[in-house]
Amino acid sequence: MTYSSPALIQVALDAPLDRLFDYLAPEATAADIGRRVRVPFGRREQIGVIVGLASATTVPQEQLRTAIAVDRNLPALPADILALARFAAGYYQHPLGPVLLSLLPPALKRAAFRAPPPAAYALTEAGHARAAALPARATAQLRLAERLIDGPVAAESLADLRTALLAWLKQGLACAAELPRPGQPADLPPTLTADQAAVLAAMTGHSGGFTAWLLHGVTGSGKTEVYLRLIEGTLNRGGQVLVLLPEIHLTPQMVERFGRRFPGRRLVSLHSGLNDGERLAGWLDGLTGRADIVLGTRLAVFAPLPRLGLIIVDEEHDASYKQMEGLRYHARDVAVWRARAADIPLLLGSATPALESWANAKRDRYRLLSLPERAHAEAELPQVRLIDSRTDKPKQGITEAMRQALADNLARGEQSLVFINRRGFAPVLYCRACGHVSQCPRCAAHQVVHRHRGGYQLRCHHCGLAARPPEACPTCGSLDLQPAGQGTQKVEDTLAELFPDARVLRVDRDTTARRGAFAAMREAIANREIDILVGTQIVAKGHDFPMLTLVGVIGADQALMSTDFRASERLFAQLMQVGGRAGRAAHSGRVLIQTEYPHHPLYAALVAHDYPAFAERTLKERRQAEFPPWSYQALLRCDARSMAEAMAFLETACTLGQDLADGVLLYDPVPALMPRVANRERAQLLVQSASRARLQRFLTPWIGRLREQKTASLRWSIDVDPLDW
DNA sequence: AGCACGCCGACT
DNA sequence: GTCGGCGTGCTC
Repeated sequence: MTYSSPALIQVALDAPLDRLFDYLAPEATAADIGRRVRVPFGRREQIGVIVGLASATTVPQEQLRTAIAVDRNLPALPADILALARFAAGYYQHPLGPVLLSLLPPALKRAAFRAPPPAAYALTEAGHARAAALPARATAQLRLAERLIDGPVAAESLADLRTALLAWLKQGLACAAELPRPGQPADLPPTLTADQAAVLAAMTGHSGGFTAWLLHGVTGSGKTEVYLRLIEGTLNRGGQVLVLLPEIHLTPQMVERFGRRFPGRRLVSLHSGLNDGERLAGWLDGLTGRADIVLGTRLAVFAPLPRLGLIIVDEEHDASYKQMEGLRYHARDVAVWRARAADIPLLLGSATPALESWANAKRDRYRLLSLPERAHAEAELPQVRLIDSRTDKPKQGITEAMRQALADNLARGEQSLVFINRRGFAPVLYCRACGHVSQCPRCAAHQVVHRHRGGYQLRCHHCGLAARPPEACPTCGSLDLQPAGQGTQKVEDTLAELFPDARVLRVDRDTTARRGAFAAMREAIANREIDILVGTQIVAKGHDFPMLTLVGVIGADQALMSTDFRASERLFAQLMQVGGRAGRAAHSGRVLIQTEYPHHPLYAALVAHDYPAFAERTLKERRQAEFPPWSYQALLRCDARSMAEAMAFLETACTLGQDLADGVLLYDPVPALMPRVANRERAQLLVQSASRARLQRFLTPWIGRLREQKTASLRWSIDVDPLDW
C-alpha cells in the first residue's frame, strides 16, 4: 500500500529495539525531521524523535497508527546531531532510539510540548507609556512597572508578580526578552611564554578546517591559556566553542575562569549534576545559538551547537570520558568524529596523553604540539624521589623517610598531600589464626573494613552490601581478627598519631559524597586550614594548591601487578597528575613514592618526567602483545544466574560469529575478572582485529544475530573499545 | 524497557 | 475456589 507523500514519519523511540517505527502523520513535512513527536506505542504513549519521512512502508496497514502531536515549539534537532547520533549508534552497536532519547535533556523526554519559558521579561513601548500613567491603587502593577522600568529582568525574580505579569503580557505591555550580558572588564590575558606562542602560531597558521591537534603539556605548563586564546579567536569569528572536561568537580572552577576572561559571552555548563531545569536551559541555549561557550562533561559532546567552531577536550586521557553503561561511548572519540564531520579544529590536551592518542600523533593522524616547561619560570617541575620500602620498612604504611619529609614540611608550615588509592580503613578483615579474610557473600570480592559510627563496618565496594564485622572468625572461631593493610581512613589515623598538632583532612568518595563538600574542602585548603591532605585520586585532578609542596604516594605498587594491560598507563598518568599538585606557584615541590620496585622503568620515567619515554616503551610492549592501540577490541559481557548459563550464551555467540569473522579474532569465552557481583555470575568474550573497519563490519551483523537470541534471565552487552574489564 | 497474557502454588 | 508468582511476547 502506498500513501501520498509525505504521509508517514519514521520515529526513533526509547525502546531497546534496533529499529524505527512508522506512523501516519498527514501534515508532517521535512521541517519536522529532528522534532519530538508523541505517539501511541503499545498500550501507552511515548515521546520519540522524527528521523525521517516516508511515502511507503512494509508495515501492514492495520498496524499503522497515527502520531498524536509534533512538537513545533522547540527547534528541531539539527541534521548534524542526527548524523552524530547515527554514527554513535552504529559504532557502539546501540539502537538509535535510546541513543537519540538519551541525548535529549531529561526534561524533554517527558515534558509537554510547550514553548520554553523566557529567561527574562521587559516592558514594551506601550508598557512604558502605561507605567507612567498608572493609578496609585494599582499596587501590583506599580510594583511590576517599577521593577521592569530599567530594562529586562530575570523571569525567576518576578515570580511574586505572576498574575500582574501575565496580564501585562496578554495586553502587550510586557514581552519576553533576553538578559543583557554583564559588561565587567575582562581579565587581562597574561603574556604568553615562548612555547605557548609557538603552539598558537602553529595552530593559527593552519587553515580553519578539520585538524586534530594533540597538545602535550606538562602540569602547570599553561594549557588552559592556550585554550583561552583559541577560544577567543573562534568567538571573534562568530563560532561556538565546546570544551569537555572529565569531571563535574572541575567545572565550577573552569566556568569561573572562563567567565572572567569572556565577560560579554554567554557561558553554559552541561553535566549530570545539574537539575532538570538547569540542564534544559543550558541545552536550549546551545541549540538556539545563544550560548557562546559550552563547558561540560562527556555528555556535552552531543550538545546541539549550530555555530560550532572549535572543540577542546581537556585531560583527554581521562577514563571518565568513557561511558560505562547504555551507549558505551568515548566522548573524546565522538568529539573527533564530530569535529571531522563539522570540518572544524579539535584540540586534545593532556600531560599524559592516552597511548591511543600518542600513537595517532606518531602516525600523523593527529598533529603533536608540546609545552615542555612550566609557565611560571620560578615553578620548577617537582623533584620525584623513590623510597625503597624493602629497606625502609613502612610502619602503619608510612616509611621513616616519608615520615621525616612530612615532619619537615609541617615544621616549615607548608602543606602536604598523602595519596593512597584505597578507600576505607583497611582492604580486608583478616584472621590471624587461620588466614581467613572477609568475603562478600554476594560477590567474588573482599569486604573492605570501614570506620562507622565509632566502630567498624564491612563493606563490599562492588555491590555496596554493608555488614557488621563478626566477633569471631567464621571459619575457625578465633577472636584474633584484625584489619589488614591500609586505606585512607587508617592513614588518616596514623598521620594524626604521628603528628598530633597537624590538621589532617581526608578527601575521598566517602567524604565528598555530599553536594558542596568538595568546594568546602578546596576552600579549607586554600585558606591554609589544613596541613596534611589524605586522599584518593579524587584530589589528583586539576586543582591548584599553591602552598602544597610535598606529595607522598603509598600503595602504588599494586597497580604494577594488575592483570589489566592498561593499569600501568593509568598509574603513570595518575602519579604524574598527583605529582603535578606539588609546587605549582612560586614554591618548588617534591614527590616521594614508596615502592618495593625502585628500579621499575615506570618509576624511572616518572623521576625523569619523561612521558615520551614511558609511552614509547609501553607502546612497544603493546605492539608485541597486539594490544590497543595496535589492535581494536570489543568485549561481549554477559551475566546470568549461573556461570554455566553465561558461558553457554558466549559459546553460542562464538559459533554465531565464526562465519562472519574476516580478519577478526574471537577469543574463547572466559569468566570475568570479577566473576560474581551481587549474585550474578559474569563472563566475557573478547573480539579483536588489526583493523577498526573490519571489526565494525563484523560487529554489526554479529550483534544483529545476538539480538535474535532468546535470553530469558540472562543479560548481555557489547562494549566497543572497552577501557577496563 | 514496559505492559500484557498465561499458567501453577498458598491463602481468605 | 482466586490472588499473584514471573516466564515469554509484542510494540509502527
